[in-house]
Amino acid sequence: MRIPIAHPSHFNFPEILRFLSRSTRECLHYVEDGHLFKMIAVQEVPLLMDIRYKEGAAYLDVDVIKPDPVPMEWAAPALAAAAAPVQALLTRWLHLDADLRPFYTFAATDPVLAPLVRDYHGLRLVGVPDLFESITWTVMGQQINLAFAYTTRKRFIETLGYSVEHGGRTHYLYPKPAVVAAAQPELLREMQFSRGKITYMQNLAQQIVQGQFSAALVDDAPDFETAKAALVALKGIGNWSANYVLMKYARYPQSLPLEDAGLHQALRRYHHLPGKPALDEVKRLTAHWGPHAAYATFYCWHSLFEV
DNA sequence: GCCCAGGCACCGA
DNA sequence: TCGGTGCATGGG
Repeated sequence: MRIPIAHPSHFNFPEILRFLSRSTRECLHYVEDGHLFKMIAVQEVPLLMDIRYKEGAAYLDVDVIKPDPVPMEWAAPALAAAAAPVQALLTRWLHLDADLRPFYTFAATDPVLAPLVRDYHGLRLVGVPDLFESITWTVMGQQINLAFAYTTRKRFIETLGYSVEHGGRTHYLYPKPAVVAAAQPELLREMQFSRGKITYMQNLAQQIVQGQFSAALVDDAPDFETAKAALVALKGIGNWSANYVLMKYARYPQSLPLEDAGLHQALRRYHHLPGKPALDEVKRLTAHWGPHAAYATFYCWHSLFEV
């Protein structure tokens, strides 16, 4: 399959792979020799994507593999029907339909962002295409260091997710709401989630199972504020988490996770502040980002992985 | 040992 | 409305 990329001159696959390699505890995708592997579910059928990119091309090359031990005559129809969903998911995950020119024009005039867009030119804002995954991930990441957050996330996925062995690796699908809702809280506690986080995650899972919360509340929201209100109404979701989800899942360009420790660290470094900036100072330093806030934040985060 | 982590809800004034 | 506090635990 070939998945089209908008504005390929502003597409940097190696930099995207570098971003995707940021944690050794990642298990929802793997990067190896320029290949990106990720398992997805298309109408309940697990499919493994093998994604490559040839420098200069206007498309990604994707092989879709049926990793289960299923006879080929059964697998073929599933693969044939997968083309459109695979394209939609990859486009959404890697922001293949993005036009970075407005952001780059803006960033060129900003002393903080200008060096970042020069160094990471073509880096797309890698998203989280699943709402349940993006919300639970923000809960997991609250108030603890990122390495520990990834450790708990890995336990969560390995214990409650669906897995398939293929090519010497174990590929996982993120746990479904019904499985999380039905899990014993003690099991989640063993993964070292705090009791509060367990409550938040299971409440969300249960609300999704019972139909009280659904992606439609975010997807069909008429504007940013409405979508944000639907998220903040959930226990455990505050301004930071809502903005993270609006940035990585819903892809609102103005999303700005103001309370983010990584953002504070970047602002401190690039504005040469003596200490961690106060919230009103963060507001002041980012106010002009406007509709570029999501990309500006993402490039700031990416720059912290340099070192 | 101490302080900070990709925060948030809850509490009392 | 607002500041203080507990959460859980790893890493610097």
